[in-house]
Amino acid sequence: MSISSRFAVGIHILALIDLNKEGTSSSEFLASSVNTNPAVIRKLMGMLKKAGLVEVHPGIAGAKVAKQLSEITLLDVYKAVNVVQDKELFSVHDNPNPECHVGRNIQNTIEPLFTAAQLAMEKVLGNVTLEDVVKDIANKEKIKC
Amino acid sequence: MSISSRFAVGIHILALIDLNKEGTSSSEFLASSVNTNPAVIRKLMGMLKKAGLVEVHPGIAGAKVAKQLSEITLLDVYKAVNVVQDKELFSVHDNPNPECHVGRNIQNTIEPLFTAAQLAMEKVLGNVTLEDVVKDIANKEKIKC
DNA sequence: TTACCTGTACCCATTATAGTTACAGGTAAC
DNA sequence: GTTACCTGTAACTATAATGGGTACAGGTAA
Repeated sequence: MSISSRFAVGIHILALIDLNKEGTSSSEFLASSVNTNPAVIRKLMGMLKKAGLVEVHPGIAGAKVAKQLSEITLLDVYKAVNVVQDKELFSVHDNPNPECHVGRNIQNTIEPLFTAAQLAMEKVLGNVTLEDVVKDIANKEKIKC
Repeated sequence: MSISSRFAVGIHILALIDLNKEGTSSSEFLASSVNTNPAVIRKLMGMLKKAGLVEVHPGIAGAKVAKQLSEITLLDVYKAVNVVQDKELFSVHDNPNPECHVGRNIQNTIEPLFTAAQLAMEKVLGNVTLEDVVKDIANKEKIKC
């Protein structure tokens, strides 16, 4: 099991749109950097747009980031691209036997534990901004190039 | 996306085997509490056995927990049932364009962030033992019954 | 020998992902 | 207004994971 790479691609796209401020970030341009199909990018852009993270307009080439990068956390992207639902990172079997001590209580016992674990993970994502990501990329470029 | 319910079922099974100390926990018995097929339980038991969490023997009905419940954390079960690989809770697209500033750095930039988030989640699981789970179930029974 | 159990090897339906093609409809430049 | 190019979406595909189901080999004990 793995969380969909849509999340990683979403981060990639937003960072790229920002670093390409002077150029035009069409879906084809973004797709060539991610190495996928433009339609895949457009679907993703629809989600990012819905979440208020990017500005795109039908018929007009190019997307822009709708906020300061320092105001967008990885958690915002994660929620935007809809890879994991609230309280549903873990799944619990749904018809345990109600005639058994364990069966009739396991769901209520486990759920808060699972939710706590998920929240801890999401909190870490909430502490990193896209600005951090872009700065890290910029640093690596200076060293390597 | 959701982490396989094998994890929840694994917790269920271990708690039940312990609470049923005086009875015989055959795969059929366990399956009837989880409400699934005995073969599903046996596959899971194989993983728990491999991880040293249960004792089962071919031909002999009944399983036993191999350690004190207070010495088994949810993280142990999680690792035993193999629902998420190390550093692979999140997936990253694998062929970004190396000719792009973002494409050639995104993987190295993102991976440590994803790993940190995963570890935060796993740490929470490591702080809860099966004893906690069983006690919680016992408490609920006293209240409800 | 019989009855029952575990351990596995298959097989199946369902679902999610990621990718692809195709096209409707918006926009701007000519 | 026509052309060229873009976004937004629908429909379809291959692939893989999950959860479940059947079947049977092989171990154990009465």
